[in-house]
Amino acid sequence: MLDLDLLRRDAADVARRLAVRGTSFDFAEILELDRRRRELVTRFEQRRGELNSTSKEVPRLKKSGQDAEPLIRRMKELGETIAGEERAAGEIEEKLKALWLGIPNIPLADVPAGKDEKDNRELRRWGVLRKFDFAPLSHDDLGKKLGVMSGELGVKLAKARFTLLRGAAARLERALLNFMLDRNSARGYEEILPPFLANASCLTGTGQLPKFAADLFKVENEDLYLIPTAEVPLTNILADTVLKDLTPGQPLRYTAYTPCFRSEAGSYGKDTKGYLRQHQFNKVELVKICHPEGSEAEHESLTHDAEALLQELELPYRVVSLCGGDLGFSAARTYDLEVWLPAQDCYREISSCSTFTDFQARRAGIRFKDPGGKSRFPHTLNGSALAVGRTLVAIFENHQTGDGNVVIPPALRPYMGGREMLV
RNA sequence: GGAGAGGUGGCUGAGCGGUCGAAAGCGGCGGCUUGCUAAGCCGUUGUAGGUGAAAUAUCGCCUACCUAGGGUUCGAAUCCCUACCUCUCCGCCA
Repeated sequence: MLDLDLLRRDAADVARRLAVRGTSFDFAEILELDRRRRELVTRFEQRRGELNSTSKEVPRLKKSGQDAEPLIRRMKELGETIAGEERAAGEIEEKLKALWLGIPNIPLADVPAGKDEKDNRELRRWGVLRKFDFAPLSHDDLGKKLGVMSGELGVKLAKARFTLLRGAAARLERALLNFMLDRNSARGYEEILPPFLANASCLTGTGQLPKFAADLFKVENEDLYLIPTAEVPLTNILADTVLKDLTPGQPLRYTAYTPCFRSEAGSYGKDTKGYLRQHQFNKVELVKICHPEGSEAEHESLTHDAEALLQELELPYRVVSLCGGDLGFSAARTYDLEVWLPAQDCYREISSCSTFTDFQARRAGIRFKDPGGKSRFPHTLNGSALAVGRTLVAIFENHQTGDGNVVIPPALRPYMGGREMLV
């Protein structure tokens, strides 16, 4: 949610900065609604003040034995007028809010212009791409061959885009998320185990609702949704609170493992094979809530925290800055970590590290007091560290051997009972 | 799931339908005092919106907020309904 004041002061500037996203915005209607709302509010609040003060006349009249009936009749009329105006203002406010909640965050100045992922800017690469002396199998084929990954059973038990892991793969997935949580905790993130369902208010706070309801799984007859990411519960821990002692360089940091549920509406035909795009996947998430000053540095360090995991797992990757057109609704800037997948011969997203500036904080009502006692909105950031399923995929593909086995990266061996090979 | 009780400001806790934004205590902040033991005394102490001035961090006025949303009433923290949440007992379950 943008600062409405920003819009009132210079809507043209906001529109210009939003244009980086590749869509144009017309704020005439929202500004007109805002103007009309304020006009109405001023009017009926004045009338209400009048009603309140004359209301106090009634007991006085009655006490002195006078007839209060004419006054009461007049006030009744006034009350009806006010109710009408209030209703009108409420309707306008609803329309205003609907439009307002639909405006995406303003990209930061260094976000590259562009339409889609082809326009993302590569920032750096890490690792050496392995030269195979055999044709590397896809994780999918390798998983089937080893009998540890079954799409068929996923379909049998749920539907398409669900996968069942068994044996060594199931254990590897568990090892990975333990590894990630341990490393993140060691870097100062508090480990959280949140509910895997969240209510509409939380999802509005982080920006999934109201616009992207189609991407979510909703529980029937309940105000509950399966979370699409741990970002939702983690960021909303502090919703509607005023933080004390939020100083630059001292962010609040959370990490959590959760499964993530996404309906992936509109992704038919994309990554239909294998374990890359699922309705349910495991992810370990990082969330920071920080003072607006220094939030740039927090974004960099959060990204580095995610990168550190890939490095320990010896998985080559690159970092790209998403262009305006590829940027998520709530994000002001996103760095994607893309891991190398040899069987696909390309880099694929494995982590997404974003800063939301004060966009989510305003929606979720997270505030802090500055030394002058004034209420301000902190910045929120988050990133995957990492998408566990895709990490498993990357390990399968990068660390496979010619005889159909997988080398466990040394950092992970303590989590795999010390074994060096998957099977 | 069944039966009952309850949700008041940072916390504890009062509050006959009418000067209640809300007593009191604690905590917090400011000041005074400083020798009877980090105590005593005095003062202060919410948030949001609108509006008018100062012309960004200041002040005045108005409005709203006693879980939320509706209702009754000239007027509601106070009465009614609904939702949510909490607690107790029973049942059930990991």
